[in-house]
Amino acid sequence: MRSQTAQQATTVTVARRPSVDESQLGAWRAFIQTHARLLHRLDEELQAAHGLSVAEYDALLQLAVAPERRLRMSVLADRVLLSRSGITRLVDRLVADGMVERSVCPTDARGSMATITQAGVSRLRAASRTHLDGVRRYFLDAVTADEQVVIERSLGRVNDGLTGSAIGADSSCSGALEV
Amino acid sequence: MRSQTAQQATTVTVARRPSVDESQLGAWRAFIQTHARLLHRLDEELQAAHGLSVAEYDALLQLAVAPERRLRMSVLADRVLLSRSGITRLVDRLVADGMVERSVCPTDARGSMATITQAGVSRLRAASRTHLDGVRRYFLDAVTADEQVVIERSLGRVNDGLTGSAIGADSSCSGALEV
DNA sequence: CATCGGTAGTTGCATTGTCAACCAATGGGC
DNA sequence: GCCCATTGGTTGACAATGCAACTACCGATG
Repeated sequence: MRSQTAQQATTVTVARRPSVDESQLGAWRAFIQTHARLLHRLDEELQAAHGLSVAEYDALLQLAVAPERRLRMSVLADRVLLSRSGITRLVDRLVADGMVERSVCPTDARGSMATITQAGVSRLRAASRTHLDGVRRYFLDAVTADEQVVIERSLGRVNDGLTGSAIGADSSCSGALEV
Repeated sequence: MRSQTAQQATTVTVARRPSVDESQLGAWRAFIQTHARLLHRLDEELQAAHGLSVAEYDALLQLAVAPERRLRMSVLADRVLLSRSGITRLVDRLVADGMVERSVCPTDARGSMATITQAGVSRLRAASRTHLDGVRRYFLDAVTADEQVVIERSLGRVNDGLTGSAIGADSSCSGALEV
């Protein structure tokens, strides 16, 4: 009864329009799993070395590279892929830590802006070494230039397929670092 | 003063061992961003259609394809990339919903096992259509076979670099579906 | 220039996940 | 056979996030 049941488990095929063939899923699995493990690792290292989560790092980065080092809350939310409430709270934390300041938007009194402070910039600058170093060691060093091109193009296409159209080019997701 | 400050923002380079060149980050950004958006979308669709999160789906899947349709808690935790406490709670929810049953491990009284129920299998089977369909539409359809090969190989290499060694091959991360 | 539909951001609540402390059971050394 | 360091799992306290409801404000329209 034991292995019979087990047998059954792998036998009773899903049948109804397989839609996806098992053999096609290799890339998908690699994508999911690698992302999970890698991000976890990077977060760990960044947290240990600088007490920042990757989300916080990313927010600081987006502010740092923005004109005047400040951004409307909603824009920031879009860039770091967080909900409006999520960004409110994340910025709260950064403000509490002295890395960001809030101010009212001059052209629209409803809106507020987050501005990265000098302390924030320093912290970011320090953290960026750790983070980019991790990206390089784990990701860039393991992927050839040719492969990187393929990844960028193909995943970019996936991304575009999700967002109706071209936001893809913009956001720098924990990326660029000239602060 | 405006654009001057802005100018500064993009000028004061990180300098200290750039480590990573800006132009190299395209693949990295595509990777991060596409993952975030895509997973969000898939989770949304799965939740709407079947009231399951991707994590729950994955756990059910892992159980369904396991011998005897059951797994030790710790093994399950590894497969779905969750902490021990995380898996305890996830299984709690599935048990509450009648999709999983707990039993004591016969060979080690400390351990417990999670077994997927028939109801769980049905639910999973239904959900798998939605999920795999999403994977196909958003991911597989947008990535050519050649590109998939490259992705699997290169990201697999990244993954291996993270886990000391070769677990990579195993776990099926929201993937295979023969239930 | 008063009104009103739509937008920006914050807050309450629920969900989900982690870490650390804990209990129970194992199994190797004596 | 009896310890005790180790392991498997659960639980409590807490952090991070999303959604929905709310407030304040904008700006077009009459």
